[in-house]
Amino acid sequence: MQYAQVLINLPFDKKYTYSFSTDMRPEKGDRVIVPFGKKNRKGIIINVQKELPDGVDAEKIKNIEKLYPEYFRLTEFQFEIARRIWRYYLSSYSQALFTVAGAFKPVRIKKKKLTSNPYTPFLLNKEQESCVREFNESDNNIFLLHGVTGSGKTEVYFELISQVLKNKKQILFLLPEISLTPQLLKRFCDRFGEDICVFNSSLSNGERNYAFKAFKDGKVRILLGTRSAVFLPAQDLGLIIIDEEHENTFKQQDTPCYDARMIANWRVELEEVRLVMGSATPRMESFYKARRNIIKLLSLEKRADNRKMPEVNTVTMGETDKVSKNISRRLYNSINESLQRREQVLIFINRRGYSSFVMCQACNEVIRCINCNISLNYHKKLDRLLCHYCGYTKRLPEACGECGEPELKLIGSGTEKLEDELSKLFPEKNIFRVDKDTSSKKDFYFDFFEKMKQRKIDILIGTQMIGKGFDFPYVTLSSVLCADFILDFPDFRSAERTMQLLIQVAGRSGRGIEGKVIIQSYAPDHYAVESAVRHSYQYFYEKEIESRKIMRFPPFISLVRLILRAKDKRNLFSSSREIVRILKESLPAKDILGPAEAPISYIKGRHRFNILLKLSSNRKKYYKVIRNILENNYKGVDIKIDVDPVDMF
DNA sequence: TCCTTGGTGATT
DNA sequence: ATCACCAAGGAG
Ligand SMILES: [Zn+2]
Ligand SMILES: [Zn+2]
Repeated sequence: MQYAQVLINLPFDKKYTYSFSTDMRPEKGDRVIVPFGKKNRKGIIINVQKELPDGVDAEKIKNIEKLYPEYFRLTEFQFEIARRIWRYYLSSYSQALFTVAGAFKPVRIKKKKLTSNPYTPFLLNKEQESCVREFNESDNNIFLLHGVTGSGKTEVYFELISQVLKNKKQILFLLPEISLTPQLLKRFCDRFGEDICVFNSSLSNGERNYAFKAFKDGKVRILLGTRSAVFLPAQDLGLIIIDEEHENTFKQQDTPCYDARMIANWRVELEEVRLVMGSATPRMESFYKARRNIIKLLSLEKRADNRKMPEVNTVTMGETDKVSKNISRRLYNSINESLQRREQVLIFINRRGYSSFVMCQACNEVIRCINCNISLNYHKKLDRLLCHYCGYTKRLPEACGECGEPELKLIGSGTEKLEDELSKLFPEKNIFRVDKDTSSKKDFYFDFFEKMKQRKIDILIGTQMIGKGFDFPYVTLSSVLCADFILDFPDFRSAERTMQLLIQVAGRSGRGIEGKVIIQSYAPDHYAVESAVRHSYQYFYEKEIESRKIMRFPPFISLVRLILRAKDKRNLFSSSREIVRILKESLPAKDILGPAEAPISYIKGRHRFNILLKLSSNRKKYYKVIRNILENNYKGVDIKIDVDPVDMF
């Protein structure tokens, strides 16, 4: 008789023992479906043995229900990555292992068809060439490619990729969002033919399985994927590229809160791989490492093809003349100029929906979500109020719930409101909106790119997603309507995030034809705004790094955030105090921040508290205390651990 | 008395 | 995580 010890995807690490039918040959690393409690669950075999393990009742043992095909068997490499996640990100080992293994269903593989129109590659310019040369000559295996927007980072990537292909090795290319895939995939196919595969959550189960197997077997040499693709095993990996490395989407928000950029670093240690991270606005952490030669800096300081950087102007809101609620006279005139030349305009606004809150005219009461401590947003298209944190929705009430006043004001503008404003100002122009509400439709991005390319869109408005690395040559004006909104966030990275947004949005303008940028701001003198005006990332970096040093924030220390959640606020408060008391017993008080109410103190019916730990040295000491706390049981309180958090919400 | 709610324990 | 079980407490 043989027994398989199986881990189930649970927040604790207990091995369960199963038997199996004689025609099955399961081995360590095999993925299985097993009966567990009332229903079947996914499992991973961590051991197969002849003896029944101690303390297991032979009567209770059930048979493995289903064995995944052999190509899904986890490799030693995958086990090692899981071990590192478990240790570094403080999750359970089984959560780490399941994260590395990925979500697959044992269905028939299905190949996705691709088409390509091959062309002769362009010659690199001097700067691009010297990046490639420095890459080849460096002893370092990790690189930061810092290139201004429009400097042709992709051309450098392509040259590095073609070198790796000549050596018959594989390439893993990560990008922050699915929405960037279609545009880039086309460029990849045209350059490298059909030796390429996509891996992200838009694939069907069969297509995912094909991509997994093909890359693992070395049948496909280039893989283009999002965050979770960083775990894909390869036959012979030569290069990992992380494009737009500053994007927070590389960090997973639920347990284990891993960072794909960290996993890629680990792969450099484990495999014979080099890593290139590219951005016009790198994370402070990355640039700091580059400055200290821990990683090698490659720079592109000019736009490709002698194209000029767009001229950036600021408009001081509150002092300036406006043509409508969100549009200054200056911006209006510039939009007109671009449109008269039949060019395109791109406008960024931070919120979706119509208005961000509804306030009573008489008593100033704001309508809030019943599950969250946050105002409800009004969506005109739905004609309903909507919570952006939990999805709660209700009709706009006839009158104020507090005082009965029938007049309610809509305050704070979103994409829908801006769409309204612009269609009144430019009634005969085509205005197109991109946000979470419009982009959920299938093939949305495909249609959107086609329309942009064929200039069927005159004014493009959108949230975060329009600032992310798109290349639209006819955009000659880009604008941020309110540059300051992030600056008010209670987060030490708010200035960095503002700088990144402004430089990225500015970077969408003037990529084909000379263009300009207008930033509307209440604080145009802030160094984050100033850095965008000067097109100088370094200007920002020098100022920000000083403040990080003085304030003891990354990159000078590491952070671990404990997020405590509970239904009962009193209980949460006393548990938080108790946890901080335990922390203070073995850690210096200056390294413990909190407990503090989270910026959004109540989400989905749970109150939230944050405790922030600053780890300067001796990581082990801190981890030991945290592990101890996780082993205690604070009833009714859920503790989530976020190592190297990218936000504080 | 019936029914909802919260805490506890087990899952192989 | 998920589910069953049991005890407690409130409405009828
Ligand atoms: Zn009122
Ligand atoms: Zn809500």
